[in-house]
Amino acid sequence: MGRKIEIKKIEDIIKRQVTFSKRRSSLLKKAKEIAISCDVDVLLVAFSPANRLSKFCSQNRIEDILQRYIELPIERKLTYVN
Amino acid sequence: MGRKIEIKKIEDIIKRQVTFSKRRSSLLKKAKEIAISCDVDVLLVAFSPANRLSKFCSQNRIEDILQRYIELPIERKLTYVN
DNA sequence: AGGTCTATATATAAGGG
DNA sequence: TCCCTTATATATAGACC
Repeated sequence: MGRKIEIKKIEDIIKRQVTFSKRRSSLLKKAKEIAISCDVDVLLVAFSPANRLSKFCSQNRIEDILQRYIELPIERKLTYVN
Repeated sequence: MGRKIEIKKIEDIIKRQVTFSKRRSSLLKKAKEIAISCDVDVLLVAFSPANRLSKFCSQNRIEDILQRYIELPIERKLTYVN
């Protein structure tokens, strides 16, 4: 997107914040779109290094989604995708 | 993207699943990119209507991020963006 | 469910206000 | 920080395998 960049930590704090602001809104939009189009509940949380809750999104209340997650059997929780 | 569409629930289940699969991988990629570029921890959870945990992503363990969320004071949790 | 292709829509880096 | 512009990179709908 735009000029080609390598995905790595942006060291300049100003540029990093600008990029975060832009990408956050796009990510949020995409999360909303998939939630609506595909009829799924989506939760999105971002924590800054200072442990500040930057943003989240869900169709319903975040606590309901968290509760559903917490109640899942462990073997279904552990499908990591990192 | 591709042919223009309106964002609403895709009624055809086959098309809905195909779209979910495509958009899920893109969303996951974007979440990973913002996590790296902007040095934030990101959590992404999607629940299907059948309450199945479809996917999630985080830099660290999801439980650590959830725990941080749970420990936040309530007034900081309630910055809804829906 | 996964993979490929193509045309088109969207996202976004860089820069300026 | 937010709002624009422009050039370019990426995402994706539809079709097919």
